[in-house]
Amino acid sequence: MPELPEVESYRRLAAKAALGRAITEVDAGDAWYLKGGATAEEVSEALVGSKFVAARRRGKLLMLDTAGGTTLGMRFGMSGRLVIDGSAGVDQLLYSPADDGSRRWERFGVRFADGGIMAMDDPRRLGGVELDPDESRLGPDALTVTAGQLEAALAASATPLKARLMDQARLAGVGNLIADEVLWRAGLSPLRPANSLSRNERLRLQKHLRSTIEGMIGAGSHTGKLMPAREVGGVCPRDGTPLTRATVGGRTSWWCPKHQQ
DNA sequence: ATTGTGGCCTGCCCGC
DNA sequence: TGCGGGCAGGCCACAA
Repeated sequence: MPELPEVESYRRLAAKAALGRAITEVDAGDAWYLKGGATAEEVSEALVGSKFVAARRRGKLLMLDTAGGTTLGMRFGMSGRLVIDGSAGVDQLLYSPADDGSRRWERFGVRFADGGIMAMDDPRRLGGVELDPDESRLGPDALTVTAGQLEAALAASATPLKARLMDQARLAGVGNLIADEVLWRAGLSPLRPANSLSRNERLRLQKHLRSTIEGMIGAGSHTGKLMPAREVGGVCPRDGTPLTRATVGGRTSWWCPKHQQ
């Protein structure tokens, strides 16, 4: 998915354009896209005749609360977008086909009484929707995590720091690109044991988490300073050192072997 | 329980 | 021009 910044853009779009509108129809024809055992009938029953009253986000999970009490949970996988009345929450997603204006990647949709539509586009179909998602499975949101919460998330585990940061149950919202960017800015190796950080290093990490994600909201997760160098032959934008590429936490990772210790 | 791995699904890009 | 391989911002089931 899009990472946290994109989902925050979707949340803002939904808050502005989806709340208070009477829902008349649900298009959940793609059964694969329904998660948590929900059926198209159950989703229709929960939404039709109701309306959304709040748009919330925790990590990369978008939640739309209905007047009836049921919450619609939306996950965007790696290529999902939210579109309301033809207006997308973000312009373009990396690693996703360009928007050609067609609706062939529409996996889920809600029609409003005024004729408008809220839809999820997801070419790769790795996202999904579910009813009443279990928020307790997610750690504190990466944008607003406190120093104490970050300490708890990293404590008592020698697993690589990057893997821990991307563990949604410990800290919600950090994906592969943001993890690399934040560690690069904080000067920390992704391989560092999570529980080996000093207090100062943790505070540095927390500061960069917030500032990096804040700066990416509206701009996109692909706008980091490290991003252009994440390629074969790429060098550190800070000191010119050839970047190291390796799999950490199951994901392709790039970092500067010189200033990230 | 925690941690790492494979796989899911689809489309694009590169090299032959 | 066609084709195979590799890759992709995520997540879940599974095994050790």
